[in-house]
Formats: sequence, structure tokens, C-alpha cells
Amino acid sequence: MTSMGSSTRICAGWVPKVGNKIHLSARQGGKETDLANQDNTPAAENGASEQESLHHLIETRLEKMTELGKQVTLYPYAYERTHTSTELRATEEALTAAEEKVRFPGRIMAKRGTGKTLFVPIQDEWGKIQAYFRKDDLGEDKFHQIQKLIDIGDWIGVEGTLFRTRTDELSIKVEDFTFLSKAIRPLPEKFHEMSLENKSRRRHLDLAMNLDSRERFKLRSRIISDIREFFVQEEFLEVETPVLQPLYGGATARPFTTHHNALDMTLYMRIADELYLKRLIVGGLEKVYEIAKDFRNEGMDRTHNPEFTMLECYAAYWDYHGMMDLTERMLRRLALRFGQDGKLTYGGLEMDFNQPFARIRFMDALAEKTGQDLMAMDTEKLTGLAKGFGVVIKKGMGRDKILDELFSELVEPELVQPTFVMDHPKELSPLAKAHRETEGLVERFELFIAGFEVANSFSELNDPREQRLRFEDQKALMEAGDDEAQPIDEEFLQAMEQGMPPTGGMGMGIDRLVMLLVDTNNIRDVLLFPHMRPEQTDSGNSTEGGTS
RNA sequence: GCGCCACUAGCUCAAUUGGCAGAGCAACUGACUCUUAAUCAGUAGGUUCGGGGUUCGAUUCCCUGGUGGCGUACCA
Repeated sequence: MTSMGSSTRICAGWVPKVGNKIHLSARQGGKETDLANQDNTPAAENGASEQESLHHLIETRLEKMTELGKQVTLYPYAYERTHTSTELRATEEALTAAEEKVRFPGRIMAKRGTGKTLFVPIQDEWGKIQAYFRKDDLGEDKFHQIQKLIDIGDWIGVEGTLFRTRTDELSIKVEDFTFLSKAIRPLPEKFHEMSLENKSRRRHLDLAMNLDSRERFKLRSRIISDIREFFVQEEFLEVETPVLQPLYGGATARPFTTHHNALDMTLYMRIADELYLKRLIVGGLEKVYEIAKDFRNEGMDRTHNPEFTMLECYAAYWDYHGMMDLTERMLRRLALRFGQDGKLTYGGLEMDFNQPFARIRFMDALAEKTGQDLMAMDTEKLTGLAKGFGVVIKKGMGRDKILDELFSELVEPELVQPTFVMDHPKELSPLAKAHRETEGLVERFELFIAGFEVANSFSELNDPREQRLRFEDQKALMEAGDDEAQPIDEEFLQAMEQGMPPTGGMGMGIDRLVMLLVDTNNIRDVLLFPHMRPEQTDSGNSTEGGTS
């Protein structure tokens, strides 16, 4: 094994086993030597011709790499670029007129040969530029390199002058080129969409093959930057609070649990930032916000990922009206910057953010839908009413929970235009302040757009006595078996007892917001690396499979 | 979680009433000095997701496990 050439050592050493059980061999003088048997590969993987085809493709490329390595540096350290593809297109005229030499690096996306010439689209982050190679210009060896030894998927830098082909394709007439890196695995096929699974699982391939996917993620990045800019403008302070928390809170959800070895203690991944941000308000920071990953140990689907990005902001002296205004300013700004004239299209629905957002009361909306005043109804009557509307009511649901179900069923789907829904029932909002006028309600709003919830906000509860009672209610729920109820956070209560000013707070799911702005209904389209189940069990089979 | 459906070459997909598994792209060999889904001629590539069962014979039928899609429940 040690006597083998460099390519074989490379292949045994670092060809990843991810997903595919490739067993590697190197061909020596036409004879196959099985490397897998000599490596520490588990014996189970030594099936005769497993993954033969892919294996063969990789082997071929490794052989070419060995050959190429005799002529050029395989992994050079840097490349000096003169222009990006965008810049080449923008300054084409001047560059062509001056016959200026350009240096352009990127990935080879195709090869179209006609004997002694070769057309090679090279792709950088922004797009493709075609490179034109002529044997007469490059000489025998160099042309052999690009024609035979360099593959689709490899990275090269080309140097030459710009021109237009007969078919009017902007191209670089290559005078010299530099090999930059090898792809020993083939790129996916070029003119069919990859499956959603493959795109999500192998994002590097999705990004390499689909420029629209690149654009979508770049848009996400710009949206988040813009939100930061907005908060700077609004004079909020960006802060960072702990991901690992001794107690979780600020939302109703099951947490991920982890363990700190040195302290020998259980820690939780945060489900919300809320309780820490409020401590900062207690401390005297008047306007704070955080854009952060939260973690919730719950189901996954088209709109849920176990880790997701949440915006939370708090402002001292504000109530939920102030937060409503802030939220409206922010979304109008986003719609103006990322939509068309302040309008967005989502799933064929058009939403106009130029007009003042509708503001409706939770109970009013329900009254309108049902034709009855639900405030006066007891649980039993409500259950009957809900069933009448086809809403499934489970045993043990409280009055407010039933109202919430009714609302989700009857009202939410119709809230297409940006709409603030205000003044919710109390039970579902343990951190919100009681409504200043109406008994049994809290000062809260949710913003709905295109039928789903985008933001949630309260006049924050700041009376520590009331907060303690609410926590105790939660504790009772927890003891009754509700594993989403919040535990009592004594340290947070202590902070509040120190005196918390009137405060408005708002939380917004950033992934949902981005989905709205890029018009997709799948969260995987806006997460670079959505959570996926492992593709294959490594040892594959008999021990776990088969027996029930 | 639960229900329904899917899984075939590196990628995207065909086909088999249960009887030698097929195409395009990618790869390889050759031809071609303006191609752009380049073209033309040829070659190679498969434990049909894993395990078990029924059968003379299973990729196809049955059971079971895995992964995915859609729906549903909880939630942002």
C-alpha cells in the first residue's frame, strides 16, 4: 500500500464515505487492487462491486489527476482575479476595445469540443462566462490538459481577452489558464432539477447547479441585513443572550436538553430569548433586539425546522401599540425593498403593504364569523359551537384554547392582507399584561400575512406578583402533564422584582418572513442546511433490519 | 406522532400481467478549429433502498426496517 502512487493514497485517505459505501481501488497497469481490503474498512463493506459505477467515475478522475499532477500544481494557494463575471459583462466594451487581458476563475460547468477547439462555460458566484480554447493558441500539452485531464466540476482560472463568438456569446479567448482544484466526484446532470431531497441534503450541489437557489439565499442574507439596518435606524441595540440556559422559557414548547460536564448540570437549548432580553430592560438598556437561533424539540414539516431564526425586540416605555407601529414600519420597508412597489405576491395572492395594516380584535373577528358574542359563553356552550363549525375539540381544552382553535379555523386563513389581530384571551399568553380595559384579555397582537402568523407581541407583563401567579399556573399545567408548559424561572422573577419599566416586546419568525418574501411554501427553500434524517445507517443492515 | 404514496446507473427518469433491466445527461474510445442541452460513431456502467417470506423463478407479490414526498396533529 505504501508503494502506491499519490492518487491512490489520496483516494484511500479522504474520499468521504458519506451516504455511499464506496470501496475504493486503484488501477495499476490495468489490474485492480482492492484498497478497501487493505484499509481499516469494516469487512461488511467489502461486497464485490458495490457502487461500481460511481467508483469507476471517481477512479477515472483520480487517474487524470495523477497525470495532471505531473504537469501543474494540483492545489495552488490563490488566484488573482481581475474581474467577476458581472464585471466582465458590465465593462465588456471597454475591455474589448483595449484588448485588455482579464483573469477569470470559476468552476467548469460543461465542455463542448470541436476537435481542436473547446468551449467551456466557467461559472463564478454570479454567472457563467464562456472560455474559448484553441489548440493553436495553447500548444499541444496545455490543450491536452483542458481537453482530456480537466473535468466538468473542476476549478480553473483563465487568462485572455474578451470577444464575441459568431453566435454572439461573450467569451474569453484563452491564452493561458491555471488549474485551481479538482472535482473527483461528478456534478449532477445539468438539465433536470435535482430532487428536493437532494437539494436540501447536498446544498453545495444545489448551489453549484442552480443560480436561482443561490439568489434565494443571497436574498435571505440581504433581508436580514436590512432588518439589522432598520433596527439601527430605530436606535435599538443588538445583543446576544445565551443559547444554553439552565431553564428554558419565553414560549410554550418542548426544549432540547443537553449536559454540561464540568458543572455536571442539565442545560437547555433556548426556545426563546425573551426572559433574558427582559432582564436587559430591567438593567436599563431601553431598546434591545436579537436575531438568533431558537430550538424547539417538536415535529418537522414544510414550515417547521427544529432550529429556526427568531427576531425579538423590546422597548422600554412602549406598549403593544408602539410595537404595532414599529412592526408595520419594518414590514412596509421590507415590502418596498424586496417586493414590487410595496406589494408582495405569495402563492398567487397579492398583498399590499402601502396601506395602513388592518387592526382587528380577536373577539370581534370571532363574533363576526360566528354571529355570536363568545365572551359570554362558558366552556360547554363554546365546545358545542366549535363542533358546529367542524372544529375538533379535545378533552381538557380550556375555554381560551377552544377560542384559539376556532380562530385558527375560521379567521386565520382569510387574513391575507397584513392584519394585526389584537387582544387575545389571557390563558394562552403567560407573559402578556392584562388588557387595560377588558377583563379576561391581554394586550397582545399577532400579525397575519397570507394566512399565517408572522409576528407576536405583547405589552409585557411587568408586575412580578402577577408574573409569579402566571408561572404557577404554568407549573400546574406542567404537573398535569403538559410538557410544553413553562417552568418557574426564579432568577427571572427576581430580576422583575427589581423593577421593570413598562415595556413593549415583539417576536418574529425570520424564516417565515423570508418564505413570504421569496414566495415559497417550504422552509427548506430558505434554510441552507435544513435538518434531515441521516441518509443511511452506516453499518446498513441485518442487525437492525429484518427483525421486527 | 399517525395515514397515504414513492425509492430502478453518479444525476433525471422509463420498463417488467412474476421470466435476459432501458434512455438522456455525466464517464470512456474515436472523428470534428465558432460550440452553447454541440454533433456523429462506438464502449462501459445496475445486489432495481436493506432484511425476511411466497415461488421453479421476485426488481415486480407479501411482511418488516430505512429514507423521502404529500396530508394530518403540535408549534414559529
